[in-house]
Amino acid sequence: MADGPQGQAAPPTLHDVAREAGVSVATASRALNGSARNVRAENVARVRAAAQRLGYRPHLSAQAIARGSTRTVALVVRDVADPYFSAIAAGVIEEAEAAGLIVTMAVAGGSPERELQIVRTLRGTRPRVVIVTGSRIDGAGTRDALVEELEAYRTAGGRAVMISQRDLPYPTVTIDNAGGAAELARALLGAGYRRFAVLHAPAALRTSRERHEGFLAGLAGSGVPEPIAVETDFTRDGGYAAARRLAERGIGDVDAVFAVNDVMAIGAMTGLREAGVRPGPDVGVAGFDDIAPAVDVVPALTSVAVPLREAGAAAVRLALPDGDTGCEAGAREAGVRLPARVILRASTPPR
Amino acid sequence: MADGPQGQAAPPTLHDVAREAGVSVATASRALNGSARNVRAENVARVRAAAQRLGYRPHLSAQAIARGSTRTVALVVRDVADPYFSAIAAGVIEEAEAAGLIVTMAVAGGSPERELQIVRTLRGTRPRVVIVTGSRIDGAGTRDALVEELEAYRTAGGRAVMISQRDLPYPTVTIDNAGGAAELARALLGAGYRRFAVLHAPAALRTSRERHEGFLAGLAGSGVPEPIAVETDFTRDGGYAAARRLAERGIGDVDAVFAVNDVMAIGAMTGLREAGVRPGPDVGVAGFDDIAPAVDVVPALTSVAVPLREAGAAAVRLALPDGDTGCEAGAREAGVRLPARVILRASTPPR
DNA sequence: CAGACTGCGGAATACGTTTTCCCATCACGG
DNA sequence: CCGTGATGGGAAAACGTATTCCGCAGTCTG
Repeated sequence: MADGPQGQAAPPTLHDVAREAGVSVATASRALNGSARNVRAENVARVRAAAQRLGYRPHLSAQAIARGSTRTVALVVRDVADPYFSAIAAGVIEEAEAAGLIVTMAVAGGSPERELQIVRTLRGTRPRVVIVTGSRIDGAGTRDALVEELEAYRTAGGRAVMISQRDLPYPTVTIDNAGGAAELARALLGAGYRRFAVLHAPAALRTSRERHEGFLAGLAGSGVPEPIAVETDFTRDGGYAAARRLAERGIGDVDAVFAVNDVMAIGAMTGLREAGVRPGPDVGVAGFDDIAPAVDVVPALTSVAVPLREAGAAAVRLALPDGDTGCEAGAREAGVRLPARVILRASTPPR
Repeated sequence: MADGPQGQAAPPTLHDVAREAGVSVATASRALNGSARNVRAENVARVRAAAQRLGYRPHLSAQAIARGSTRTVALVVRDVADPYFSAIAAGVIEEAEAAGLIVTMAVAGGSPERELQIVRTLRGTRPRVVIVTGSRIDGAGTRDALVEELEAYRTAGGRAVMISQRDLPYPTVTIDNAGGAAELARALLGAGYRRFAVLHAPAALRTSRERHEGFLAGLAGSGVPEPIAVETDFTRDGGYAAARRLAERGIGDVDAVFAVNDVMAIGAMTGLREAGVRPGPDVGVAGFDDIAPAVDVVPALTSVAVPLREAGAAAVRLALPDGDTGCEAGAREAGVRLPARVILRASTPPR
């Protein structure tokens, strides 16, 4: 109270607490985080009271260095603002907090170099687990450097787990992109669609490729003509532009458009509409991910629901020791594969 | 290479690097992070090479405790999966990374108790700045405890900044909710609308209240009848339900519906449609936030654009010392207020 | 050419914890 | 009454880094 507004009072340390309680630091430490050693009940109470009075919070960095391990999980995503990643992040954070872990988050922005650099600096925080998510671009030269970095990290006792990056030698939680897309293809065939266009991103983007190939696989043997493939960006604007191009070229020979993600599909719907083609009645439209706005778009968008939040949670379960959370022993190294579920809506009426 | 797959090799420390380079730890430290002291160029090179060879990363916790300060910013949000918060988070992360800071993120889930508890444990990480965002529920009893916690944090040399929580004694970046809503009201009047309904959340939710009141203020003096107020949840489903209720009650006496955020507005649009009322032609619909899907919904949603990403970035600029990033001196304590801009779209055609 | 000063390397200390090790006290059995 | 073990407290070392302080060599000044 006596010091000015800028009073740079150092936060109380364990020494302060010990002095206030009239015991040694060792006892104070033992009292506060119940070690193997016993402390007399009276002293425990005194220390607790002193800590409370002083507003003491243990210095987590100091604990980390004394204990030799932290309680943080590091999460690398491509873009937090993207609903795909933010849903995953939500799952990670929820599960981590349940296990008493703090999560630090960094965004790689789609650049493999940036991703590598981030994993590098993150290693300095000695996290208990690092989760890297986002389908990495295939063939980028940084792959080996990334593996090397993660390997150094792992030999130091850390756990690395991937989300939807199956090609790295770590436990991975994957979404069944191919299976979901195949199922969607069959569902559309069942609804009477025959002539398809696929809006996809460059094949180097693994997620896009898997969904594209899965869709083709689902069509296989049905005798329908080869779908028209339109390559574009993995974004809303990419879908929009691709749809415009498709419409300009003439869309009379297509029944339904499958975009490899929902934001593309939604962009495509407005692209089609602006070109005078009615999504739904004129051509069916389907997406992938089942993001929240899918139900509110008109017509409501047929999509493939992907348990993103669950994927995030599963990743931290994979990383934690078996005891901490339920997790089948075998899965620890193999990883887990989450199913995707098709949801038919008004954008693909039966025909 | 000789050790098994589980080789728990401790990560190299600065001692290892120093030994490898044939210098003392002091020199190694100075060489790696260029202190005030000079080191002979040859030694710098030797140390750098050794660090590179060993794959050394400084132990950030150790640095933190030696230096007495960290390079992390702690961000508290209500829900990462919510596009509102994830956009803010994106801005925070971007700006923080530009300044070489690592951000740790925690979600409070809308519960003031949880928020308090989170700020508590976060304080243990001794972040350089803590940013808490999300309009806190007014009158929750934890307010004082939160201020006390943040105060303890600040006297320890930390910076606390708020996003859109104007009632706490810290620099705050606010969105001009009231002004934006008032401007929207005037724009709708200009487009010929006269009889309004407002879909809002409980008044304890500050953001909702500000937008609601701002809208009424914008209407003031125009002579239009008092808008019908419908209280509901601050979510998509809340908007949907409120719209259904409104339609059941008979909607003949309303021209336009203003929902205090976009997800509510979008939910309301499908609610209206399902009740046989066409959004746009039959009744105008407007939201607030201008989230991404607003353009792709049909009809495209009139909204008030809010610079969320910028708000996040501004928050970290507010927190950092004046030199680090451009930031007017006066703003440091006062905080900044970001304008909101109305965007008229097809959901409110002139009438 | 003597003395002061500069430049730079290293030993030692500090940071805030946890943990190991030692010691005092006490209860108990012989 | 003495030895023995159990119990719990405290001193000190450890964790990995930054930094202060000291000392040595070399350079400049008068």
